[in-house]
Amino acid sequence: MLDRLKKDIETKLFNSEAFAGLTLPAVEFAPAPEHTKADISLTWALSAAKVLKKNPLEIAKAAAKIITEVSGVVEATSLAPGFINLFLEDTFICEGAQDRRLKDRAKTGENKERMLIEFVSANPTGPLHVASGRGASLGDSLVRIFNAIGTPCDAEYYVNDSGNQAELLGKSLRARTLGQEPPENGYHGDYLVDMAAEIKDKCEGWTDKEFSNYAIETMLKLHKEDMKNFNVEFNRWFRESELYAENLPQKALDFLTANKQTYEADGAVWFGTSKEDTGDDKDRVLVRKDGRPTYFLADIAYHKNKYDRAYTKLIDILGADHHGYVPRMKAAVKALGKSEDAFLPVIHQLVHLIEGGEKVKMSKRSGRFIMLRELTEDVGADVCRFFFASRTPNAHMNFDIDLAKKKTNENPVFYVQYVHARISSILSAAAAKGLVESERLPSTLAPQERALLLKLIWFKQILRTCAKDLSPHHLTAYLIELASLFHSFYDNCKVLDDTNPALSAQRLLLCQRVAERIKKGLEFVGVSAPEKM
RNA sequence: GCCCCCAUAGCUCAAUGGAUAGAGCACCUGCCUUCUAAGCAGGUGAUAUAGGUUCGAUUCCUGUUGGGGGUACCA
Repeated sequence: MLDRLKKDIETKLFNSEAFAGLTLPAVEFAPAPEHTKADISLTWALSAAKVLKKNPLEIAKAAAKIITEVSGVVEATSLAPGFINLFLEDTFICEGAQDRRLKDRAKTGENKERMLIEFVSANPTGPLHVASGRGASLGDSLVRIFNAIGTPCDAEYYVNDSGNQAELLGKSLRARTLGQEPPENGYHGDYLVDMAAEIKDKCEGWTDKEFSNYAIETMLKLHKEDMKNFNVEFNRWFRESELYAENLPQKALDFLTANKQTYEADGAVWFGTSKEDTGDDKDRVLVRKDGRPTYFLADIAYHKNKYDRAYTKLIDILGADHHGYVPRMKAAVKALGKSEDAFLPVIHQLVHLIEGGEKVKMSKRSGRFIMLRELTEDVGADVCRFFFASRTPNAHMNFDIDLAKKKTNENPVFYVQYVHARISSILSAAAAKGLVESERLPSTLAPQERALLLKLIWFKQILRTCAKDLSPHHLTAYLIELASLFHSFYDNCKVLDDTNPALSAQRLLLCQRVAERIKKGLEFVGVSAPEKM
């Protein structure tokens, strides 16, 4: 709906006598600030002024006059230094609120983009911890949002089931079954003690490999459960061992070598990542002195495989502790012949857990950390998901465990969910009275109704912003604002009024529209929309 | 040392380079005979610091201070 208005305005503006034939910036909408009392704000005149080298206020004045003629607009006003404010017709707002399509038209049809987001990808050497929750929240929300707005997008989890750490895990588990401490660099967490107890009777004569396999499969099963409980879905759990089964690391190496991207030194095979102008500070080893491939080579093979599976754009969601990995992967993608925008790494900063006013250190090796499962069980998946989604990825996040455990209703997620519960309650009350919703929204809008409906119109735009910024935090902010407007409406406007069945039916429709958006929005964040609270 | 991220209200978070910096929680004052008070109305309260660019800076650039992370032939 806003798209249509934008287009109408551009058409009228760019064909007008004042602006025809000029190269002009595109029109962008923003919600108008409170004090202006307007609905939509444009800074178009300010940016046009730069291009045209003219007085912005003069441009705004001329443009406002033209925009006032656009259908749906009651009036456009200009304001120093060059703002244009739009006042919309109530009918336009109602029509907009009724338009529930989310798919970006520009992206349907001939658009062939296929996106793959890889996230979490934690080693199956221990339980998932809280930091994985942040990546999971971020990745899952983005997948849902991209699909909703018309960009096909899949979710994938990379399982490192090969290599040193897998071996070490097997050795650690064997040691535990013998009542011994794990090897020096092994895994000391209690979970292996528990696992050892479970297999005590059947593990006699197992090889290290069998111990390793058992431990990995068991951990992987737990990871899958954790993700399910966290409302996170993956299209595929891709195993590193699948790469080796098809000899893909070797093939990737051959590909790079054929393109003269590799060299030998000190008995190892190297990739010149630092020469690629990607910011890497040194070259990286692909094949060790002893002939074994590195993790990096396998990962190059994995990314090549993703492209070979016809994905056009890859998003990797990584924790800040892996940010140093990005330059070399960018270099690799370039060496694979892909453009820069075919690989988008998203780094999310670490989650700091605070308990008793102190930071809780997390360490996978020591086994002293807070598990995602623990947190989910304590505060609920809804609260966790909403909390993680609310923060922009590249900022640190503090998670106060005491607060989360004791006073969970301090979390804004309840404020949003409550809207859905309230509306559900109204809907069932209406059903009990035999009242059916109207086909149209109220013709004359109370201020609270108007503000609420106007907010609904922005929904699609918010999703696009999330997609552009690769973060769902705009959405949670929006949902809180929408919730606030509904609660205000609820207090001022009685929905079910026996003396006015027509208005009741219209407001019933309004409630349905709000509930739909709240539910949809929460769904993108991976949060439930309860009917009762 | 070098590289990356961050600093906004008492707390947790917002703000495509725009207008008088918004919310939730906490605190203070009112509001349940009425569709759920997990709510509403009102109040208190913030851009670490010094410069620069700009018509306009919380936002971009530089310095300073403070915090987090990274710097493997580990994954």
